[in-house]
Amino acid sequence: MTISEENYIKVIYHLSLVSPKGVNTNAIAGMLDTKASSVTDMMKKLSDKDLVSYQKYQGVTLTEKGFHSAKMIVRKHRLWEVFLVDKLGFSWDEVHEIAEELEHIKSEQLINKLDAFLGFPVADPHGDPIPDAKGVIKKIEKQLLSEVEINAAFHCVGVKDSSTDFLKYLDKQKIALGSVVKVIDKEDFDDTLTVEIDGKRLTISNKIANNLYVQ
Amino acid sequence: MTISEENYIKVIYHLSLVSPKGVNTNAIAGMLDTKASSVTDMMKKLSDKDLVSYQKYQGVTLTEKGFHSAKMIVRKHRLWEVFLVDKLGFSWDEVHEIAEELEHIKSEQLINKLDAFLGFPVADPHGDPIPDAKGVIKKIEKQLLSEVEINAAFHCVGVKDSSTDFLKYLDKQKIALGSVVKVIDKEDFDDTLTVEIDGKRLTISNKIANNLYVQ
DNA sequence: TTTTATTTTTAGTTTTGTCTAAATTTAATT
DNA sequence: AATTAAATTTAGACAAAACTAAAAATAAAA
Ligand SMILES: [Mn+2]
Ligand SMILES: [Mn+2]
Ligand SMILES: [Mn+2]
Ligand SMILES: [Mn+2]
Repeated sequence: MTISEENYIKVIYHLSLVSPKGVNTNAIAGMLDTKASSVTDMMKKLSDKDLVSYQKYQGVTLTEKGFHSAKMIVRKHRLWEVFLVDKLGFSWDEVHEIAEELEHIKSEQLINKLDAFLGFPVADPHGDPIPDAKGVIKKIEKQLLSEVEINAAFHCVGVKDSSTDFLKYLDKQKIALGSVVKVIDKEDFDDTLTVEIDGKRLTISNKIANNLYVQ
Repeated sequence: MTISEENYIKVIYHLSLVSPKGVNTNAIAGMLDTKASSVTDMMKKLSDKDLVSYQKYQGVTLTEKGFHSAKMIVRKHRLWEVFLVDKLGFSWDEVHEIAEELEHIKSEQLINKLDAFLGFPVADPHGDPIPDAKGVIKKIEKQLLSEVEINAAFHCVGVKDSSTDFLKYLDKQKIALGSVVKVIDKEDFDDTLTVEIDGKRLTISNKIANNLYVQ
């Protein structure tokens, strides 16, 4: 697979978690910042390689083969992110772009040795699960902070939005994976939350609570 | 720079250490396993970008800019090789191919953090020097074992040929960087050497001695 | 159920990096 | 110095991956 083909397969994988019946051409184009016509061309190529099943106008789904390839790319992406944060000292908002390149390095032996070197982590720095060498993903139990009952204690286990802006906001508020959160109060009008994070009171918007996973 | 351009620049760098007056089109084609006509095309492109100076039929040399780029690619290649051997436990004959891909990862911050993580190594697993962040190469004093006086003690510091075959041969003979070598006798007829390596007697051909650096 | 809007595909180009075959230049031999 | 050989460059073609503009199919609205 070329780097371009891998990027398409990975995007289809992510989109198909939300639309399992078939991923739209425009959705793929949007994610890859390319044009719909380019996507159509690539779908034909991936279909010829038996990585996706594709019928004109009907959207696209991954084949078994494509699904497995996708998980291997995601595995590489997330393991490299762990490496960058845990070993090289990058912060969690800096690693995505670099992992976007590293995920395309070919050697399977490399990624398995990296996995061992990192101690077989189950999640990346953003709390997303890391497929094992066979492609098995250990599901992480989690809820959005916005959907959690009041006055129970949770801890942060992941982010839904991993944009730099959101991650920097969390850094500023000293919210990290592992932080203990308790919802003290919820404003009826706009769902603004009053929370206690690691013992400190904080007011956060619904948009924030909607992008933070807790357990 | 594209990956292809980087591969050309690196090859020109290596060849120009041997032919500083100008690197031949065919030599480049041979190293990259491509055709002379492709090389000519690329030389025009690199010349337009001011990475090489090129005049038809006269061979090619790196500009200051090209020279610096080349050293940064070599730096990345060799640092990744150190990582693969020291941290992931690859053997020295397995790393070249993987480093060939890793050397093209873009981030400068990544490579400087990797350098620090590895403890600022001065040489790669094959004894080749690693340019620092500014491109400065600390020259490693070394001689070929074939050119060394009899009965003096040296230690191995590098290999000239780093092909799998040669490295595997050295592994088999338990010769590694750091091993102590003394030439006991040299056969006049074919320059075969009798050596003592880490205390053990061994007979080695001139071809071997010609590819092993000692200090 | 027409009509309109949106989505998707097709057709035709472009750029990058490669190739083959032919032409040209330089180097080596008679 | 003329001829032959080798190295290099040009010309023209191709595949991959993108694009624009136009056509076709599907979905939404009237
Ligand atoms: Mn990528
Ligand atoms: Mn991540
Ligand atoms: Mn390379
Ligand atoms: Mn090396």
